[in-house]
Amino acid sequence: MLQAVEKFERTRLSAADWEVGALDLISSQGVAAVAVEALARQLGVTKGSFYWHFPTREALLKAALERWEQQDTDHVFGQVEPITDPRERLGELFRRSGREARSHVIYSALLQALDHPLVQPVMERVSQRRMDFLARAYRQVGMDRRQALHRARLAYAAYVGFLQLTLQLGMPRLDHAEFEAYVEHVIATLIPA
Amino acid sequence: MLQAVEKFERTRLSAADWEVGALDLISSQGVAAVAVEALARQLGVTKGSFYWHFPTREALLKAALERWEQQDTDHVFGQVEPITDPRERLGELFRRSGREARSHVIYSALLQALDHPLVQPVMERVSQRRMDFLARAYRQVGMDRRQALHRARLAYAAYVGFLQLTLQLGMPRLDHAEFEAYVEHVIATLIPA
DNA sequence: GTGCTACCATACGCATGAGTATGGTGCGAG
DNA sequence: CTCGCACCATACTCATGCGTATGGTAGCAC
Repeated sequence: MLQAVEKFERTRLSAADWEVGALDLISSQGVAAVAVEALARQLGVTKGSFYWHFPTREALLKAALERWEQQDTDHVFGQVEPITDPRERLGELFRRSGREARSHVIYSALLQALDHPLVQPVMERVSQRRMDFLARAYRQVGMDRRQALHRARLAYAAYVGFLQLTLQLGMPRLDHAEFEAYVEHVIATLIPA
Repeated sequence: MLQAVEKFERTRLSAADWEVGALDLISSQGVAAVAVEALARQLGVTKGSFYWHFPTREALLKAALERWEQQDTDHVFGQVEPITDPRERLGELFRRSGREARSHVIYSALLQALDHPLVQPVMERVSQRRMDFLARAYRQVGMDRRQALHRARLAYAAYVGFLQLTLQLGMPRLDHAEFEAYVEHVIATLIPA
């Protein structure tokens, strides 16, 4: 009972609190919205606090991105990794990618900030890992090396574009049923029989 | 010989000059880089000039976006529209979309600025038009309405994601030959036989 | 209980970029 | 030829947001 930390019963803050706060801001308003005064207000303190924990805003971004990359590396793909059949594994991956789109909102927000020098390398690593995962699965399905790489590239591009079109653009606002049908169409098209 | 306007023999400017200058900046450094003082420097004048032609920065953005939307509406898709066979039309469209990626650099830059209230509606219209074009072609190939819409969505998402991964992210830097092979793979996968 | 230190507030400086005020100049109409 | 307007320069104001300087308080060590 040292820590009965409910939402607003703030005690002293730690660097980690600022990092998750930054990630919250990123997912809700994008990387550009991570301003130290705004973030301080949201945490119930002032900037005087911030500059004790971090030397600069860039340092906060760096730490927040490292935290996200860490917890993301095994989250999405770790869930479906135990599935042995590669076709079933890919299908479940595709279905999950849409089902809880909330989980991908940070990735989408970071896609919008690829011009930022701190964001770019992180996204490069994460995207590469994900595409490697796809390529391995496609190889297990029976594709040769080149085919698997191309299909992984295509599938991942479709994923990235889908996030862009739905989360960032308002796009067609397809309802639940139509969305399910779309995912099944994607599965039928991008996963060989 | 009234107009021997070489690159740097500047005479007086018109609003159109500012608009194309803004589009240049967008394609090279993104929407956020459209600052009036920077743009004025690039045009060889000062901001005093700008505020004669436009009441505000937003007005310039609005005009530049309208100009782009106008000249884009029939540029990309108008080229391949005369092709009668729908399969061939789609294939040529896909091939062109990668061949001169320079043409799509503005679209990609605008994708990075979907949070901007002026950019969002423009991109919504342009993207919708393009997806409609795809859906019509897929219908002519023999797909039913739902299938065609889903496939159009998928193909366009792949296009958007591809732009994001190559132009914004540094992604795999595939050389010319490998890129051609990728496009052919996409054609084989997304265009039914 | 006293003092040190971790955490935070207050009040600055300073750079950037939008927008304003005002005065100057070249060019076409008359 | 001259005059007015279209176009532009100069010199400000003002808001935002990063970073700094410095002083205050709460809680644990001893």
